[in-house]
Amino acid sequence: MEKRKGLHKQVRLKDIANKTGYSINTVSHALRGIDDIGEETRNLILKTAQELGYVQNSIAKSMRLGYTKTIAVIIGDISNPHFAIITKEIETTANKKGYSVFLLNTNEDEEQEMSAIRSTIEHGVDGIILCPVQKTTRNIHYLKKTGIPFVLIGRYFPDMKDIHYTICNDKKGGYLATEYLIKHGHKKILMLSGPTHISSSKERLEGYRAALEDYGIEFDESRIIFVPVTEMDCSKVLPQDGYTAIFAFSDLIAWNAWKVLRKRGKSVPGDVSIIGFDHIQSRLSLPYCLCSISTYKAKMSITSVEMLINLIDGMKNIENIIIDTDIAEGETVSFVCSQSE
Amino acid sequence: MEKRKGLHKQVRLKDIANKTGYSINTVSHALRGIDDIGEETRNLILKTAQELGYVQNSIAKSMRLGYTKTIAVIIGDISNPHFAIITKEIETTANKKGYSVFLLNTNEDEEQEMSAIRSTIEHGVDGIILCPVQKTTRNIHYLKKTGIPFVLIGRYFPDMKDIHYTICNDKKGGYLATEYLIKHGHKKILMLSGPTHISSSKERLEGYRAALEDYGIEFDESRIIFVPVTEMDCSKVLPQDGYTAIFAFSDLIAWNAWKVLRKRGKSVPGDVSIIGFDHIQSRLSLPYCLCSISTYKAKMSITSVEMLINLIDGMKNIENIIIDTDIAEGETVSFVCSQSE
DNA sequence: TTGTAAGCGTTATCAA
DNA sequence: TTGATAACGCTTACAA
Repeated sequence: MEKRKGLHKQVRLKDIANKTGYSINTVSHALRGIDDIGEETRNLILKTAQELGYVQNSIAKSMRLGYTKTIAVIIGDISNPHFAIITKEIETTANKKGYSVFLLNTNEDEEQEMSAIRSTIEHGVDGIILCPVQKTTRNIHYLKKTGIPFVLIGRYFPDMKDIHYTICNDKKGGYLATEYLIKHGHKKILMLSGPTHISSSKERLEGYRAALEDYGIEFDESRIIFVPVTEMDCSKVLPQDGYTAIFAFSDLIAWNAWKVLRKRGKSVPGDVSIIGFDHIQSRLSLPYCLCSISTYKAKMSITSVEMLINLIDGMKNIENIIIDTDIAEGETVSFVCSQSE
Repeated sequence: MEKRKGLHKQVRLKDIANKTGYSINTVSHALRGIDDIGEETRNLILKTAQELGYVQNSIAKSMRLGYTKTIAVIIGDISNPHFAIITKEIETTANKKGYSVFLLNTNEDEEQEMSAIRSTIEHGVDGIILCPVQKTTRNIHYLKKTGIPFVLIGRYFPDMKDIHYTICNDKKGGYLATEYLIKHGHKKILMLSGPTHISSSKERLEGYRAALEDYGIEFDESRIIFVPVTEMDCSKVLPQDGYTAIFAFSDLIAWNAWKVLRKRGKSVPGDVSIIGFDHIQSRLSLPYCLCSISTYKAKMSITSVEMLINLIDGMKNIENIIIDTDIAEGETVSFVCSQSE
C-alpha cells in the first residue's frame, strides 16, 4: 500500500476479517445485511467495521459487478446558468437513485466532446447525459457504436432514429415568444439566434418564422442575427435600428442585448422590447424581470435521468419526451404604440 | 458479460491479444507505448485496437494501480453562479492535468456533505475540493481521519491546523466595500450578512466593522441582518428604512435586495446604494451593473486544483493561499448627498 | 522481444 | 451459519 504515491490507507474487508477472526465472505455478507449470518457475528463485524472506519471500495465492487453507479453529465459550459440549473437537478435526482455524477464541459467544441465521451467511458460510467455540440454527427455515431446507454438533453437529431432524448418544445417556444411580441404590436422583430446546427436554435427560429407567417408579417432575412453561442456577445452584431423588438435565443443573449442597448442610450422596453428563452430568473432573483420562455428545466432534467436509468436497467421501448414551453411575462415587453417606430 | 444487466460489451486487452496472437502483456505494452515491442508488432496491435474500438478500462487500472485520476468537487449548490464559475475553472484545470471530476452538492447541509464525502471516498477519488458547510467541524475531522487529500475552497477553519485551503481575502473585501460606501458619504450602512458559522461571511462582517471603526462610525447591531444563504430571499427581513446603503454578503443577495427595493418603490442608487460580493458579472453579462467585490475566482479555482494535486503527489509544506480582493465599480453606488436621508 | 503469473478488493459459487 | 476459491481487466515483476 504505502509503496504507491499519494495513496491513503483504506480499510478492507480483509482487515475486518483478520480482526474478528471471520472470513472475508462472512464480513462481506454481514456488512451487506444478507441474513445468513448469526446475530452476534453480524454485530461484532458491524462494530469492528465502524471502529476501523471501513468504507467500501466501489472500484473493486465495480470490477466484480460490472457497473459503477456513476453517470456522466456532458454539457456546454457549467458556468452558463442554464446548464448549471439543469446539472443541479440531474445531480440531485441521480443521487436519490444511488448514482454519482461526473461533470464535463464541451465548450461547444467537438474534440472536447469526444474526449469527454472517451474519458467517461474509460472511467466505466453506466450511462451518459449529453447536451451535444451538434457540429457533426460523428460523436453521436461513436456513442452509438460503443453501446453505452445515453440520453440527449435539450438538443436532438431529428434525422437519427434510436437515439433517446428529452427536449423542450422549442418550436412552440419560438412561436409563443414571437406571437407575444406581435400581439404587442411589433412587426419588425429582430431574432438573435444561435447557430442553426444546434437543434434547439433551429427550431426556435422555425417557431419565429411560423408566427410571422401566421400573422401575415413578411419574413426579412436581415432580421436574423447569429450570435456566437460561446461568447454571448452581440455588441458587434446588434444593428443600430430597423426593429422595435428582439427575440433572443437565450436569456444570456437577451441580457447582453439589453446591456448593449442601454449603452447605446436606448430604453427597454421604451425603445425596444426584449424576450429571451429559458426563464433563468425562475431560479435566479434579479432586480429587473426579463420576459422569457419557461422551459421547465427541473422536469427535463429529472426525466432525462429517469430515462437513462431505465436504459441502464435494460428497459425497451423508452419514449422520448418533449417538455412544454410557456410564456413567462416580464417587464421588457411593451406595446409598440408607445415606442419610436 | 451479457449476464449482467445494463452492461455494454467492452473490448479488453485480451480480445486484442486473441485477435493478434500476442499475449496480453505485449498488447498492454504496445498500447502504452513502452518501447520493448517490435515495430511491426506494435503497429498490428494499434491497428487492431483501433478496429475493435478499444477503450481502456480505468476501473481495472485503478484497481491495480491504486489511484483513479478523479477528484471530487463538493460545493453548496451548482446552480449558484458563484459555485458554477468556480466549478467550471476547477473542471478545466483538473482536465488539463488528466483528472476527471465528480460533482456533488451539499445544499449547505451537514448530512448531505457527509454522504457526499463518503460517496466520493467509496468511489476512490484521489482527492477532494470542498467548500465546507461549517455548521460543525465533524465532517472535517472525519476527512482528516480518512487520510484522503483534500483542499478547502472559499471557506476555512481558522482554528484548525494542517488543513489546506484557498480562500479570498474576505476581511479586506468587507472593508473595501464598506469603505467605498463611507467614502460616498454613507453612514447608515445595512449589512445583509450570511450566517457567521461560514468563515467568509464572518470575515466580511469583520471587515465591515473594521471599516466603520476606522472611519469613526458607530456600529449598530440592528444594522446587521442575517439572510438564509440557501434561499437568498431578504424580502421578509429587509428593513423599510434606517439606512442609505447596503453591503450584501453576495451578489445574489444584493440582486435580491435590489429587487425587493424596486418593488417597494425605492430607487437604486437614488434612495439606497448597494454593493455586493463576488463580482459574478465579470462572467455573466447583465444589463444593470452591480457594484461588487472582485474575488478572482479563476485564480482561486486553479490554485485549489494545483494544491490538491500536489497533495496527491505527496508534496509536503504546501502553503495555503489567500487571493486578493478588489472593488469592482458599478452603477449601484452614489453619493449620499443625492439621496433622501 | 515476448510470455507467464501474481495481485489489487470485492462478490458469487460452491462446499463444509 | 461459515469458509475457500475463482473471477472481474489491468499492470508489474520476472522468466524465457
